Amino acid sequence: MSVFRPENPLIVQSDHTVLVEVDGPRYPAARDELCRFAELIKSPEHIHTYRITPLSIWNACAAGVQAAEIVATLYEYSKYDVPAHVAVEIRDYASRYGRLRIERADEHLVLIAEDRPLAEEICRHKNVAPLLVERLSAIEFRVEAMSRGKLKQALVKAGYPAEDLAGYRDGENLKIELRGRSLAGQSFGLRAYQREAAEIFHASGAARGGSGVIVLPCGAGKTVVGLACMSLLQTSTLILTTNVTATRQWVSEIIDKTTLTEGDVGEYNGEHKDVLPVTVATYNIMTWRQSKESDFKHLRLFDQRDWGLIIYDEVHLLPAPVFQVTAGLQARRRLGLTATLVREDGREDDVFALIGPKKVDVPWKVLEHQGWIATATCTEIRLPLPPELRMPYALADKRNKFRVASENTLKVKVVRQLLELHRDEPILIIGMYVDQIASVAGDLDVPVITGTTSQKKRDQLYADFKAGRLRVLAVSKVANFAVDLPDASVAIQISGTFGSRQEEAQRLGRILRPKAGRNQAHFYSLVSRDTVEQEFALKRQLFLCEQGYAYEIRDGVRSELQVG
DNA sequence: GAGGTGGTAA
DNA sequence: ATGCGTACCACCTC
Repeated sequence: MSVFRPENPLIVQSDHTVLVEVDGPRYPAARDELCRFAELIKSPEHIHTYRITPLSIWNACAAGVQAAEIVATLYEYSKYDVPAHVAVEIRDYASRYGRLRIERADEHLVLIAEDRPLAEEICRHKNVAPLLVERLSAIEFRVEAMSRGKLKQALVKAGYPAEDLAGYRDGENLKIELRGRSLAGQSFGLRAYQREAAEIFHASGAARGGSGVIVLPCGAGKTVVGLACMSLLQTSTLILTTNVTATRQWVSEIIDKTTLTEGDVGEYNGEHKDVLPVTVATYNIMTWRQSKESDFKHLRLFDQRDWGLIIYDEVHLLPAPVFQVTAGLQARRRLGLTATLVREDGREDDVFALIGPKKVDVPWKVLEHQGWIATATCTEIRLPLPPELRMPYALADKRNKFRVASENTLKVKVVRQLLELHRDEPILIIGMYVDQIASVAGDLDVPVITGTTSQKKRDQLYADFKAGRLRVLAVSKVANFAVDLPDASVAIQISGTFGSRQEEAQRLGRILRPKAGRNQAHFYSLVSRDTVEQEFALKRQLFLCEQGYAYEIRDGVRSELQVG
């Protein structure tokens, strides 16, 4: 006999998705439970969709949630019967977690299978087998300590994530406290979600696990969460960032908001090679070597101090070869920080294997409602190709079609209109093709920052922009991860990297820092109508749609633009 | 400027 | 359907 309990908010479907009604009284409790073991797929106004995947279940297991609790939650809040096979599969996924353990034995590691059949299965797996050096018993294999990361990676892909109980080095003790007041005298305190994120990371570090990822929207203060984790662990820390600008941002935040001083915090990059109790380095330098045959000499940094914590900034782009290189760091506690784990190549599971499970994920809209990030409107403005570009477009192959459409010369007109529309607000113009950015910026008499812009010039332009001496700034892909790019309230995207959801999210993030006054931001994406660019634009928007942002579509050039 | 890197697509 | 090597653009370190 089937049940129907209309007061309940969940509908569990046989494709492993869960629909959630947002408006009922049981919604908040159901959501709090559900988000522990399911991924939020989309969250428009009334009905949110979550999905239960092997990875989401393993993340839950790593956080100590039992399969029985998960299934019980679904029954508890479900409107209709829970499809029987969904419950079965949840138990199946969950049962795979922890059937393999990695433990320490002197200088090496031991992989221990729960039983003989599992041992046989994994030692025949083509990616796992090469990492097993010696069979110690029916269910035990010896593994080199340095293979720890690669092994976990291979086991996740094989469908049997191992529980890593080999432990971590405590690291050198370091006294570090957050200060109640910044150097400039502004009072400073952790926000509730920041404190909670750091505490979840720290609590899980005590017993098992010890490493993981914190997902927070752009502008929500990930750096501060990193500092909070450092203050909880009280240990020397190595921080990896994507570029020199981000490095310096970390250094100044640390000095500003913690009891550490300049003598405690070092930069390690092309210019400086300081190795201090807290050291901030770029990924890039870690993977640098003189030639293909040379060794990665900067990796020695990892052994130059007894680091107790390694922080991976922007962990979603921890790139594949760097995974290989940094996979040797498994004996250190690791914290990954990111705004979104989505990748177009679907390698989120590498982050799970090498950094750890996702510990915290705060949806963008939650922080928007609490006022910690600005409210944003997203507008896609479509404009036609000008007559002289229609022939080149028609003749180009798909890749060049995208470029021709992206570089639509009419875009500059719309940009001009938008600059007029938001004439009192700081504006970023963001693009992918350097030639295009230079041309648009030239027409509008606006300064440009690209990869070739010197650090000195960048600093000067950032400072002018921050101080309000400069209202409009054009930037290339450097903007994607330059953390200290000053705050703007309007972003105009004139071209982007094909269908990268990640990039779209980062760019919106550029304008989400809370604003004085209306706390309102505007994101515009300029797209050539009826071209491949329009298709890619749609794909780019998906992640933000999942987070609850709705794009309004406007007709450029023809109509007058108004503030939405 | 050279040489290497990543993300994305088809 | 999926995996793998290739092309393209831009970025970083030296």
